[in-house]
Amino acid sequence: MSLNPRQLEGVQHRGGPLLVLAGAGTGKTRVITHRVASLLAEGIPPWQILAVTFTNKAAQEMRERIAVSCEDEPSLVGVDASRIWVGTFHAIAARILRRFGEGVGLSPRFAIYDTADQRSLMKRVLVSLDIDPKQFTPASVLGAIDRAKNQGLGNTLENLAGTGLFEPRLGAVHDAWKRYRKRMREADAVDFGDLLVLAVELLEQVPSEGQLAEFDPVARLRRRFAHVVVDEYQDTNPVQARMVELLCGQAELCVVGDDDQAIYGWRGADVSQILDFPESHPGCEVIRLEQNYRSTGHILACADAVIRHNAGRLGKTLWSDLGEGELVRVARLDDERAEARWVATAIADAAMNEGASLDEFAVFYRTHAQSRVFEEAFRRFDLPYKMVGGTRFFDRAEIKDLVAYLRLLLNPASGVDFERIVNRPTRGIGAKTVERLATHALREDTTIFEAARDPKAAGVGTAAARKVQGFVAMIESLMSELDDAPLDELAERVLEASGYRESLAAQGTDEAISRLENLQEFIGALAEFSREDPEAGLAEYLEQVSLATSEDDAAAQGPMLTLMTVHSAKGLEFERVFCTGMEESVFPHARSLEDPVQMEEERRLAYVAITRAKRELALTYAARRFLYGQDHINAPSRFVENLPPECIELFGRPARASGHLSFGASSWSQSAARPAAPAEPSWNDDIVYDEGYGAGQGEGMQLYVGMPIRHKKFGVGDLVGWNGSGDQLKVVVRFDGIGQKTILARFCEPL
DNA sequence: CAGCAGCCATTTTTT
DNA sequence: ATGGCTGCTG
Repeated sequence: MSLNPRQLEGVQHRGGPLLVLAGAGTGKTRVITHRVASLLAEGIPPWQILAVTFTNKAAQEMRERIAVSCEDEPSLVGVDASRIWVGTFHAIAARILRRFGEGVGLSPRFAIYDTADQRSLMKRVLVSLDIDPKQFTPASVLGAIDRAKNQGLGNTLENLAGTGLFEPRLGAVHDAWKRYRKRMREADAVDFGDLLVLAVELLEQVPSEGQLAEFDPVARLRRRFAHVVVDEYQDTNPVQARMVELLCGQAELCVVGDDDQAIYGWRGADVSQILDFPESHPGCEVIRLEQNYRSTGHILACADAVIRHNAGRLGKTLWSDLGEGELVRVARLDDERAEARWVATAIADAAMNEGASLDEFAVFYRTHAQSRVFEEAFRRFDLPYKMVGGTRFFDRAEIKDLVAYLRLLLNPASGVDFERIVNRPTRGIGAKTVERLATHALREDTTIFEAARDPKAAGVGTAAARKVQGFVAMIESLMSELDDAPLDELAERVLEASGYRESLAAQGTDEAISRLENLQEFIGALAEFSREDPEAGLAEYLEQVSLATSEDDAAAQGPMLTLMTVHSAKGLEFERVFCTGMEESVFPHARSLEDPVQMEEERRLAYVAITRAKRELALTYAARRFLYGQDHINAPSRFVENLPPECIELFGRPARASGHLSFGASSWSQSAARPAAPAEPSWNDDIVYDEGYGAGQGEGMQLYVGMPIRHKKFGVGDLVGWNGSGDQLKVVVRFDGIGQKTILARFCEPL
């Protein structure tokens, strides 16, 4: 497929700033990759090109696609595309700081603290400042600080006074920030926000003139790039935008984005960045991409119906020549479990009757809290799934422990890591002892690890001191192995020498065994990493760990359906999409209900969700939902109400007494499966999706998906579906460990 | 000092 | 419903 004229313009435009306004599914990524390939073809050296993406995954994908473009193009043979700088803002900042970080007080081995690390440090800070942790949680203070950082506000009272971020106790939070920053520097550590702020600080330090500038490495970095491309520009925050400008220098800047897909306002992103781009960049060319190659007509119509309620957009009208396609399904279910069953049934049905691969399906939800019910349903239905985000692999306690060990070996100054593992497994070094070491370190202006070398000086008792010394000796002995051992072997040594593995093995519980397995998996990943990149040290790997977003690891075995939040769906596309939890207070989220600005972001989020779908789209909502330990009765989402009636078909049982939905006289079908397709095995039209009510009676028996069924030989299983009637009624039942069986109903009994 | 029970607040989205 | 934290007990 060749590029359309507009796309071609985006690829070929040269000589000035360029803004590509690319609607969803209009081939934005193609423009970027072709643009890069075309630059290379013109003889621009790869190392003079910088491409900034929003996620690590997107960076990965871009690298691959550029590589493919290069293979296609004979003139690009021999060009080493891997020398192009491709990465997220954070990854690029980290790369710069590793190299030149001395200028802002960082060693090349600085640690990157994740959210949990930050919180534990901030908690200590707040305690030490006597700030009531009830009024100010570490999370909220860190949140405010991060927002300030993202706005590019320095840590001064004047800067912060007007923002309202730190009300009502500006002074206290300001102090907390100062102390937090001090501790971070002492630990040779940065957080995500610091990566950006410090990179900008560093780049701004460049001597502005004189011969010195010729040789200043940072100044050379600023002159290095000839072309800079930024993806998802609508989601950049002011600091990121500043970073782009600094790195860009005299280079040509091309930014790509869609104001309708700005969904990171809560993280400090500022849409006005993209809206004002033409004014702030004189001579800027603006190109609009409006032909959608992804979705069929009904889906696009729904997307447009939702997004057009927003004010203050640049306004684009997407069109497609893919035809109208299937109607968008809207299903009302009684509760969240029925919702999950409906989705699972629809997927199982399409997989069975249409030969759909599970890779084609994605299930979206607004918040992670909604994922569990789906996981349960998919397990019951034997539908393999992968979940993006959520409790991440790297968030597991045992992985964090091992990483903390490795990080401490690399950077003994890291207090958070020291405190995390000094008594893990328990080795008799309690809170009191750690406290003494910490205070002593503070007084002596040194690190806690240094203090631990001489525990008696810190007032630690004899017995405890012996244990501390034992710990220090163990760490130091491991440190001496740092250089020669491959990473995975080092990790093995840590588990061995620390007694960590032994301690878990001794517990022998399911929990402990699963932890051991996770550790093994982690070490496997380490081994693979060392194999792929033998030059890379621990620092590089930990970098990837710190910046890793999703489980890029799970090198998928067999097709799986995907389960994720709408946020993590950004930039992706799927043949068939389910948007779930379409209820007021869920999506749009309760916290956005009162604020028109936030509501517009929710609407954009809904737009993003809808436009991920290529061929099929279903939106589901539950009349009653059990969430956060409570039942909630929510009206259908306003976004559902916005959908054009002629583009949708309704499923599920209409609300009884008080109708929630005002779709007029539309007819409701009760099947998740399409009524057509009499292919084998066909699904009964009378499936009732909620227990208790409804009257799906086959010979006096009330059937519903998921109901327990007993069979003499196979035992008890779950009902998956049925067909036929009377004597010929057959039920499809899934038995644990046996699999799915189709049986004549008279040989079974319901429980 | 370690382990456990009960109490409390929390519960959007992510680099 | 879940998880983190406090305070108590062995």
